[in-house]
Amino acid sequence: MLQLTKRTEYGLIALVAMVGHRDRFVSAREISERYRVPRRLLAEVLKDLSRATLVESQRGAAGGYALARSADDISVGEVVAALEGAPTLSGCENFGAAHGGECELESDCPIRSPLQVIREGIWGLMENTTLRSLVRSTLRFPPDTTTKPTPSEETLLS
Amino acid sequence: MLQLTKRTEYGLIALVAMVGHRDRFVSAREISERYRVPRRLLAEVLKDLSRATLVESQRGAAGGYALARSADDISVGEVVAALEGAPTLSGCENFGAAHGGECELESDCPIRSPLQVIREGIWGLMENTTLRSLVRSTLRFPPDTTTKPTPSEETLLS
DNA sequence: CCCAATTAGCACTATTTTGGTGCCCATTCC
DNA sequence: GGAATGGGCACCAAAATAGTGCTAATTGGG
Repeated sequence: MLQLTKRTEYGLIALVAMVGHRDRFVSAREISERYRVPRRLLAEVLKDLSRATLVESQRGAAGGYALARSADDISVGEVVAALEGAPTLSGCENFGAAHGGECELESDCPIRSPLQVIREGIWGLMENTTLRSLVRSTLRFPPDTTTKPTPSEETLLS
Repeated sequence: MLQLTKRTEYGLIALVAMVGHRDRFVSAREISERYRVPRRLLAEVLKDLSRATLVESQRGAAGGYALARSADDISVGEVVAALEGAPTLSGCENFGAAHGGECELESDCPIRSPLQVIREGIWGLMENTTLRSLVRSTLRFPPDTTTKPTPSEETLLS
């Protein structure tokens, strides 16, 4: 019901946690224990994020995940797209798809498109929200008083 | 997956249809036939809209539904809230609720709240989108060149 | 060189949400 | 009285979501 999934929630939690550890690889276990998230499910999510090249993975004993780019260059939209699939954004998606093919009832389209308008609005909002801005608002800092990373970011993962 | 439900889609279709018929009651049958929407389901939706006092209903032979207020005073947010329930917007909703009660892991809250931030953004967007603005964008009119209702609104429901 | 920790891949189950329907009653107009 | 309409309740089916099991492949450290 117009809600982000648990997968996305877990993904964002993990990503935010990584923001404070740009230097090293953070394991799924760490995150799952720290934030009480189902380990296996989190692992699935991280794999998806890895496939989407939002994070880099390192196997083996001291392995884990790390952000593939700066937190400023990762949008919430990308995360959502990677974890729940990009919302259908083409014209007449629902109707056209359901009736196999082109939009036969041209006069109906103008009524269906309101959904489109709203969806695009939501999508635009998420594309313009960066991972870093999430961290900032999370820590309840005033909007960008300084340009260097917030100090407390380093302590997010215990 | 962060998508409006069919219920909401149908509800918006119905409401938009009513915008062009402020004078009379539009029956569920009319709308369902005109826009190829499952009649019974549409009826459920309209009942919900009625309970939420977004539309007024009239029983009997010439009965139907009509907007309870001006299209300018009905927000998409209200419609969504009426049809899929208002998105949980309180602090720590997921976590707190799942573990029965107050947010015991205070240090986790800052991580969960990013979801909050996004959700509030989406919600704000929908609250600021009126039914009329939907009709306008739908009909592809330039933003408010004239203040009187668009002429074509009258022809929306055949 | 082996062991423990970790990611990768695949398949599968359970629960919840969503979409949709059936049936009967109450109201209203003709 | 009959036809058309909304109101209420229960119910079913399909899809999405949440979560788990198991088995490889990789890697660092003793």
